Amino acid sequence: MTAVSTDFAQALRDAGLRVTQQRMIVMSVLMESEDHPNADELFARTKVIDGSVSFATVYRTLAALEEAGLIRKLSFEHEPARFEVTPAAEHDHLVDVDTGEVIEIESAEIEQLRRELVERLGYEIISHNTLIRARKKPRS
Amino acid sequence: MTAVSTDFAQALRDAGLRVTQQRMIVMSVLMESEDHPNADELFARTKVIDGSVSFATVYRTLAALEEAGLIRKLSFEHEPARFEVTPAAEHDHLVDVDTGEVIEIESAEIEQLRRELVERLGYEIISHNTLIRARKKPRS
DNA sequence: ATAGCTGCAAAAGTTTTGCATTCCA
DNA sequence: TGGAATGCAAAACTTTTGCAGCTAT
Repeated sequence: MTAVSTDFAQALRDAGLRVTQQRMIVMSVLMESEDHPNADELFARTKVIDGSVSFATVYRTLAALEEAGLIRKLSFEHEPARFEVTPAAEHDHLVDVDTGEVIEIESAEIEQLRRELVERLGYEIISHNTLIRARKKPRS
Repeated sequence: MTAVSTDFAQALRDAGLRVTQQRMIVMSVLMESEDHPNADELFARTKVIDGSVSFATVYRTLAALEEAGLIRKLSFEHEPARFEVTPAAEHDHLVDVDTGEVIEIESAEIEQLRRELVERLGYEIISHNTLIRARKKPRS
């Protein structure tokens, strides 16, 4: 029997962090989220499970988890930062400017080109983040 | 005799905005900037030229110019938004995580793939913004 | 003349932090 | 036990806004 693929506790320990109730809750809430919640929303969802988790802890937890590479922070414009668990494969985000909906898109081909381009400049990619603002095309 | 390629005043009028001293100063300062300054830095550089330009006006001008499509707002993480004059060709930004240096990179090939990918989803790109965090490779 | 801009200062909104207390290792 | 993490509340920061006066058109 192998362990579950996402063992929060172990991931925290591996990162040299303590396994606290608060971190487990915040992380599980984020993993269950289909959308990309911001700190405020995470706090609200967390409070339902455990009303004692403070706002400061949500922020501190997010900072710690991001530092550890377990989650990712997404900086959009005109709105507070959102978060997502670090995806297995890198992907870009398409924002529908009319509805605000966020769609995840991915292209191995683009990834490859980007990696080559960056390497030619003498760098290696640590992570990347693409935000595409788009509008639904009127069907022709 | 043709007009200079970058006629601020005309661009403002075309956008239905008034040509004010403050806007001219902010816009010229941004155009002269080799880097990607944030509002605070723009305010500082602007103050050297005209000490009467207020912080509020810098923000309001940036918002107006962005709305008009003359400049672009870049949302980085852990720091205030930066600005650049709208580039002729779209380009991505590579941030050296060790030095904070921002390098502009571009690839027509990636642009093309991205556009196709998005179109296949039924969208058309309004603008996009890519942030690549990278580290200089040790020379082998 | 007048709608649009600006300056000033105050407010709003997001994120961080000091400190005493609690808790994991 | 001892350092790390938390809760609370206050502070720090970035960005926005109300309002009276100014200015480009």
